[in-house]
Amino acid sequence: MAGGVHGEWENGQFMFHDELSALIYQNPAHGGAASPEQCFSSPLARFSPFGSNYRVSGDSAAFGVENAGNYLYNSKQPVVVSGGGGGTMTQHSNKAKEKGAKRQREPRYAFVTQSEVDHLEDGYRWRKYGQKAVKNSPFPRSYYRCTSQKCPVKKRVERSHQDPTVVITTYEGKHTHHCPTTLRGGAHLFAPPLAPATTSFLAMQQLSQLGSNSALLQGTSTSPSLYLANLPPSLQHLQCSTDYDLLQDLLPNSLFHGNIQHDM
DNA sequence: CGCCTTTGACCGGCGC
DNA sequence: GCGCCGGTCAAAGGCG
Repeated sequence: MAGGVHGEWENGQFMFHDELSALIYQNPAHGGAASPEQCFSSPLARFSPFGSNYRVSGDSAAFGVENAGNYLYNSKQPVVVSGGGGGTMTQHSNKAKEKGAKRQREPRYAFVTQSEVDHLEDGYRWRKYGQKAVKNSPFPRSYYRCTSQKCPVKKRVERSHQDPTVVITTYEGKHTHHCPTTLRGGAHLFAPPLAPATTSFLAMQQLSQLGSNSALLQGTSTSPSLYLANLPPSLQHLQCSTDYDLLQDLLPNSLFHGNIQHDM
């Protein structure tokens, strides 16, 4: 399916043109079982939440969702950065003022996308503010900030050294504005009307509606889980959860209550 | 001229 | 304390 995203936005939801699967994994520290390396090594999703200004190089594009304070992808293994502390804290230019007070990390969402292009269009405008070499990886990691005034959202983009065709985009924070209407290169065709994290969740809803061949959204009201039915047998043990409260916060109530299937 | 990327320096956290 | 590492800053330069 080389060529791009197979689907389009309709009434605030991403409508898929073809069968898809996705992997939403959970921080092992919170009981999840999946590792990013496993994600990369399997033919997972046929969906990308990003814009159309890139090419999908292979048969699939994969995405994942990272719930509050979860993975940093490192070259050797996923590193837990625990949303409330214990990991590397974001620095601030106001150093003196920040001294002694650990900053809380914003929730992060990691999208794993198979793409030849590192920086995927997502409808928002970003300014690159740094690039670092990643230990044990030939690919650098790029740091971007949303260019909208007072918008705190940042994202990191890096390529998996395990699978160089895979781009890992990690979003941090929530946009305080709507998706800009004027986009570079007219890449807004599939641009999500909401935050990327929300986009991913809309995709999850789509997944949940595709029946047993793709994914089932299950779980309790406080801990829904996504089970994958069309993963390779080696990966079918993966049970993935999402941060329900966070998603509820991100989504309009109508969407959140109207489209999610609760089997339990 | 404004916006963006590049890139080396710098800082704080953390492990040893 | 020291070195490593992730993350950020900011000056310089490129580009439309």
